[in-house]
Amino acid sequence: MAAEKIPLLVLAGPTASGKTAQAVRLCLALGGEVVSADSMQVYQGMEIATAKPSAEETRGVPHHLIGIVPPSERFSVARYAALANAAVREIYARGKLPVLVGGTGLYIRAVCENLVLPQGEADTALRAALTTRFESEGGDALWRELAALDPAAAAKIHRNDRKRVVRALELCHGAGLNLTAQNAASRREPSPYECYTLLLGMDNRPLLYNRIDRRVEAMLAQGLEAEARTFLAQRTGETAAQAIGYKELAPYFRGECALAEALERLKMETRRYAKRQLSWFRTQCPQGEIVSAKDEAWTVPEHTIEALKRWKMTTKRGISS
RNA sequence: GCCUCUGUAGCUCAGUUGGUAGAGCAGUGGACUGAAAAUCCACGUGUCGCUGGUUCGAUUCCGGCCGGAGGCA
Repeated sequence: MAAEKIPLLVLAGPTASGKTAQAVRLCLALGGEVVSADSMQVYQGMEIATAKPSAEETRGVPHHLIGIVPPSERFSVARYAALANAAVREIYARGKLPVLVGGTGLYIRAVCENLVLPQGEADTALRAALTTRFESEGGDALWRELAALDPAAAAKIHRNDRKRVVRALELCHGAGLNLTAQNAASRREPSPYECYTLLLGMDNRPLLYNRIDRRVEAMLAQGLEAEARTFLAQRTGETAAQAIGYKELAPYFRGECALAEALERLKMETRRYAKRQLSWFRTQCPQGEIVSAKDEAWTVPEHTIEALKRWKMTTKRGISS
C-alpha cells in the first residue's frame, strides 16, 4: 500500500531567467499556486531589488512565502522548509497544484528532498564567538578542532570556508547532534512529494547575461535608488543585508564612485550569482527537464504543459482546475 | 614642431641585468543541510604595438614607423 504522494511542480532557474512569467502561465493552465523558493523575496519591502512579482504579473495567481518576515529578522533554511511544507500541503488540500518556484537551490532541496531540519533557535552567541575566533586564530586552527570532533564534516569542508567551519563547530559545541549526525538524521523521512522539475535559463549564457543587464536597468527605472537608500538607512538583519542590489550602490551614495560604475558592479555581481545558481542546478538536487531558450526567453512549450496536465491527473485524488 | 614618459592576458599593471612572461580583477568550472542573493575551492599561451638592425638567440638593447599621456614652444 503505497502512501499517497503529493504532486509538486518545481520551476527552478537562475535570476532573470523568466521564472515569474512561466510560473504564472503554468498555474493558470494547471490550477496551481506558487510557493516561492527565494531567500530574499521572503522579506518585506525590497520589492524592486528582489524582482518580486507585481500584481499585474501574478494575474490573480496566489503567491506564498513572499514578504513574510521583516528584513530586521534573521531567516534560515529550517524556517523556510517548515513554512514551505505547510504551504504545499495546504494548497494541495484545497485541490490546487503546488508549484515551487525559485532560484535558491538549498531551499528547493530542503523541500524536494524533505530534509527534516531540527526546529528551534540557533545559538547565535556561540556562532558569534566562533566567528570571532575564526578571524583571530585563523581558519586552520578551527578546522583542526573540527577535524578532531567531527572528522567526516571536516573532510568535506575547506578550512577557509568560514561559514561552514563555524557552523559545523557550532553543532559540535552545542547540545544536539554534530553536523554529520544531523545530516544523516535529516534524511530519515522519505519525501511525501512527487516532483516534476523544469529548469529555465540553463542553455544560453549570453542571453541570460543580457537579460540580467536589462533587468538591472529596468530596476533603476523603477526606483531602485530610492529603495536602496531606504533599505540601507534601516536596521537590517544579517541575512537580508546580503541581498544583491543595495550594498552595491553604497559606494555611489557615499560619493566614492559614479552611478554608472555602481550599476556595472551590480550587473557583475548578479551575473556571478547566476553562475553559482547554474552550478547548483546543473549538479545538485533538482535534476529536471531543461527548457531551452527560444526568442530571447525560456518559455515552457505547449506540449510540456499538456504533459503536465496528464501528470497531474495521475495522482489518486486528482486536482481540480 | 621639439622633449619626456608610455604601448605585455578581456581590464589595471609587474617582469625578463638578452634564453619567448606573471599578479590582481574579470571570466570559466566546481563545492554547497540552520547566513545560501551567502561562503568557499580550482583554473593563467598572450603575434610582450608594427618593422628593420645587433646577436647563436630580442618581448628585453639600438633605429624607424604607428598609437596613448604629459611638458615646452
